[in-house]
Amino acid sequence: MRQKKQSMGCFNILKKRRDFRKTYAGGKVVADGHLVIYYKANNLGISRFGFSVSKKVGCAVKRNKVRRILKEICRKNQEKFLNGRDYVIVSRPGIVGKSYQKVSEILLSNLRRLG
RNA sequence: UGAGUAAGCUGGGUGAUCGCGGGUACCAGGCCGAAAGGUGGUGCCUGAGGAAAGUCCGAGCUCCGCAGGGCAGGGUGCUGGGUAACACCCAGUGGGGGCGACCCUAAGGAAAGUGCCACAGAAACAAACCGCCACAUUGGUGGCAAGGGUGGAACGGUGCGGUAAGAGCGCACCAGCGGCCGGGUGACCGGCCGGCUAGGUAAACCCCACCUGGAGCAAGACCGAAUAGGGGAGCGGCAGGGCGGCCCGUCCUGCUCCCGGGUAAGGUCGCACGAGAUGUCAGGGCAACCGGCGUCCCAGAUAGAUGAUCAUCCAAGACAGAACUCGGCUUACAGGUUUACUCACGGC
RNA sequence: GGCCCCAUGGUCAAGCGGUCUAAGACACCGCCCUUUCACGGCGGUAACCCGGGUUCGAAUCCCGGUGGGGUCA
Repeated sequence: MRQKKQSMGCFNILKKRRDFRKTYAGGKVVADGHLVIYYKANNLGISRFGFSVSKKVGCAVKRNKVRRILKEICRKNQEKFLNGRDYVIVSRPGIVGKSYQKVSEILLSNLRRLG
C-alpha cells in the first residue's frame, strides 16, 4: 500500500520507515470508521507523531486537507497526549470532507479510549 | 430584444491572531552525529495551477567508451511557412456539414505487387441466373448486356440517335483518365483537345517521401567512516562477455607499465536566470512568429511546506496541489467578464 | 515522481476483421436419477470497461478516457 507521510517542524515527528514499522508491529491500536491510531512507548521522554493518508482516501487535494487538519489538531492539543510515546495516525476514506471541529471531536474521543 | 458562432481574460476579496517551507541580515557560538554534515532566536522579503492532472508527443539536461554505418523496428503523411523541436501553431488547397457567422477533415500511392471482400448472388475483377435477338424447332448454335433479381458495392450516369437485339457504336452534358496551354513558390485552379473505362479496402501487408540509438533526476556527480579491491595507458587480436534486436565496428576480461581508487545504510549537490516574465515600437510579417529597447527575479520541498480561529462584503466560491525544467496536445471545470461577427423579429 | 502491463457471464478464462446469435470449466436455477444428500445426465439464466473514428461489417484495428496491477531509491 502506498502511504504518504509528513513531518512538521515545531514538534517531534516520525520520519523513518523503520519507526513506522516498529509502531505498527509493536504497538496498540484504537480505531473507528474515520481513523486508526497506533501508539507505542519509545523510551525518549517525548511524543512523536506520524501521519499516513493513503491514495484510497482521495485525490491529492483531499489528502492534503485531511493531513493538515490532523496536524493542526495534534499541534494544538499536544498536552492531551501522554509523553514518551510514538503515535501514527492513519486516515480512512470516511474522514474526507469533515470540518476541523468534526475531525477534532473524532480524534479526541479516540484519544480518551486509548487512555 | 432573442438565438447563435468565434477568440480572449478571470478563477473569491479585505483585515487580525496562532502555526509551517524557502531566502536574507543580525545575534548566539551551543546542541545532534563516527564523519560528511545538519540544527537555534529575532526582523524583513517570499511561498502552487490554468489545467500544477493524464503522461499522449516534442526538446533541454545526465549517464550508457564514441553516439558510428547497414538491416530490422517505430513514427509522421494535402501545400507553404513558424519554431530549439514536434504528431503543435499560422496561412492556404481539396472534400464534407450549416440559411449564415463558422465548424469538421490520419487528406500520399489501389495502372509496383500480394491479400481480403463473410451471407446473398450466375458473377466481387471474374462474368451470364431470369432475360432480349437471329437461325434452327423444342433438350441446339450464335449474338447481346437494355431490363429484372442479390448485395454495402455489379463493369461510367442521364437523354437522344442507332440496331435483328444491343453495346461509348455515335452525339450532347456530367463524372473519371491522359495530354497541352495559362495562373500560382506549391497543394491546386481555369481553358482546350484526345481516346473511351479504370470496383472497394493501405487506422490489411506493402510502396514512396521525411524523421528516428537507448534509458531516464529513483538520471547522474561528489563527501565521509568501515570492509576490501579498483582505475588509466600501451600491446594483442584466439576464446568469452558488454554496447536497445541482428550484422559490421568497437570496448572489457588477458599481458606490461603507471596511478591511487569502486560498492550498500548516511550526507551534499543536481535544484531553478530560463528557447524566462512583462511593457513598449503608428518595427517586419495576412498570421503563427521574429527583431530592437526598457524593466523585473517570480515556490524550490526531500516522509515532502498554504492550515486553524474571528470579523466583514458579494454573484456564496467549480475542477483541483509544484517534485529536474520548458513547448504543445488531451481531459476536468461553478460563476463572472471583454471583443468581433451571423440569423430572426421590431423601431428609427 | 518515472517506467511498464491488464480489462470478456458471479469466478477462471478462449478469441487475433465476417457461420460471434461469443467456446469451455467452476458456480447458480429447474428437471431426471436416488428413500434423501452427493456424484452423474438433460435444459436454462448470465459477459466483450466507457466514448468517438476507420470499414459494407469491430470484442478484435486507430484515438481519447476510466478502473485495477507491477516495477525502480
